[in-house]
Amino acid sequence: MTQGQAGPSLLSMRLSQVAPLDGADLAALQDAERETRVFRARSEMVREGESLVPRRALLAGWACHQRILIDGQRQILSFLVPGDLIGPHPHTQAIAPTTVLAVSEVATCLLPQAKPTTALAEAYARSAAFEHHYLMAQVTRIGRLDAYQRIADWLLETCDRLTLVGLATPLQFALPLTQELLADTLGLTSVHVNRMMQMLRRDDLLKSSGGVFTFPDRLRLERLVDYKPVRVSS
Amino acid sequence: MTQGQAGPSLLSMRLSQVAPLDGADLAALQDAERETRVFRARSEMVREGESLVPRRALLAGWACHQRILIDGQRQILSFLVPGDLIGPHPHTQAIAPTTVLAVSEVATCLLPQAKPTTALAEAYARSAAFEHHYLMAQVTRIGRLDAYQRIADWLLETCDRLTLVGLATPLQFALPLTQELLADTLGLTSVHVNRMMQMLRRDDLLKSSGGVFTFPDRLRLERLVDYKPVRVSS
DNA sequence: CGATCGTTTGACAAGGGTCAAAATGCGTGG
DNA sequence: CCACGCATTTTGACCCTTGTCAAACGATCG
Repeated sequence: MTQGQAGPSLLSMRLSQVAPLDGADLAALQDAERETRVFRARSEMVREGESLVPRRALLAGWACHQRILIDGQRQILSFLVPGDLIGPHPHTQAIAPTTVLAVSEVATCLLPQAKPTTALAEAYARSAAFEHHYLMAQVTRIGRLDAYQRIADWLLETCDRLTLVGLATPLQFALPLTQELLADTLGLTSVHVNRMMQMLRRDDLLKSSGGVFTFPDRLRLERLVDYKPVRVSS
Repeated sequence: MTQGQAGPSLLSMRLSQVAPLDGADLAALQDAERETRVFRARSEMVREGESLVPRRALLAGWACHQRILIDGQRQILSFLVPGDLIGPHPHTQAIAPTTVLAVSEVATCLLPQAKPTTALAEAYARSAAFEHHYLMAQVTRIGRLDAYQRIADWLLETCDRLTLVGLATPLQFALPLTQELLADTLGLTSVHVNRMMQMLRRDDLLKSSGGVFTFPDRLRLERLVDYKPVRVSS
């Protein structure tokens, strides 16, 4: 599960979609992926307030940024899927703004240092911009969409993110998350997430079996929530 | 209203709290503030998708990042107060992720370019980290707090942000926003914001008159929402 | 084959939304 | 200084979405 397949490495693939990398960058990334560190499911990969250096990237499995409130409630801020960088904004002495939790078993590698003004640095900066975008989408989602739309919108975004790294097609993807995780992401209860997903299925906007989800009519789903894919540069 | 007073400039003050700037940086910032551009209240300072370069900073007045949904609903993602930088993540060819709206009359200035690895660049990076933090707090707020707590939490955060630039004390600040703006920020309706603010006053957690708000018992308010001030570096 | 975790169902409660109107405040012009 | 018009705040009645609680059901694993 933590083994990358041969061929262009995951990080190279992901980051060169974001900015045009040169051979040295690609080699450095490919090199970095050789030495992985694995985290067990449910382990805390980074604790809130810890140092964020050295930086790592996610190679396999799912993780999330989460925050726990005093009353025990949890808010998941975002998920990390393979190819994502762990922790935004690498400034000196940066500290983790949240706990990073491994949702499944997870493999990570160290991220090569990027010299300023190189293409790699640019790729990192754009990745941060992507993360920022996803957070803003998250605010809009839970601030202004109802439960039905929240789920639809989130599923579309997640499918697109997975597609970016070749783990999905625009119409189908595997989702190894419980409805409770979804609920804690979308500001709902798991009971209500369950009800709304049933409704999406009843409305023929979603099919699922064995953790694999399919959009029978993606266009209709997109119109339902006015879905727009993320763009961070011209 | 758009005139800065004499003494250390707003940007110098704000950014040197974030990272230790040297004389050249301070001079450059002070210099930049000389040439301001004013926007009328309710004008769009940046439109979604436009280029984000050259970068600007807010010197006076309030602005916000907002998104409008197809059905006309609005979500405000964050507010900009004097001293804030406009637009996060300055990578090359960055485009604006949202519309920036002047809430009141507003004055801006151009932001001096920072050479990589300088203290100024570090200050910009940390400012971006702050913005990221505020967005995450916003997600937690609307995802997991009820209306009463959302307002309390947001007021505390906003007071602290204003205090950072000398526009408030920890116990008192001026808020030139309508309850509708607040509602569009917190994922509520203006009617409900109104009801909850009355309740905060009834509970002696908030006083207001003429747009100036006071916390009669800040500690109790903070405990109510488990409020934690933002930190981005060690 | 129990134990455990996740999904599903149902009855009921409550927080917050909707709609409409009244009250209040405030800038403008007479 | 007053009167008007507009924006904003406030109020009330009613409804709907979502949460709560509890139990049943289903899968997976030692």
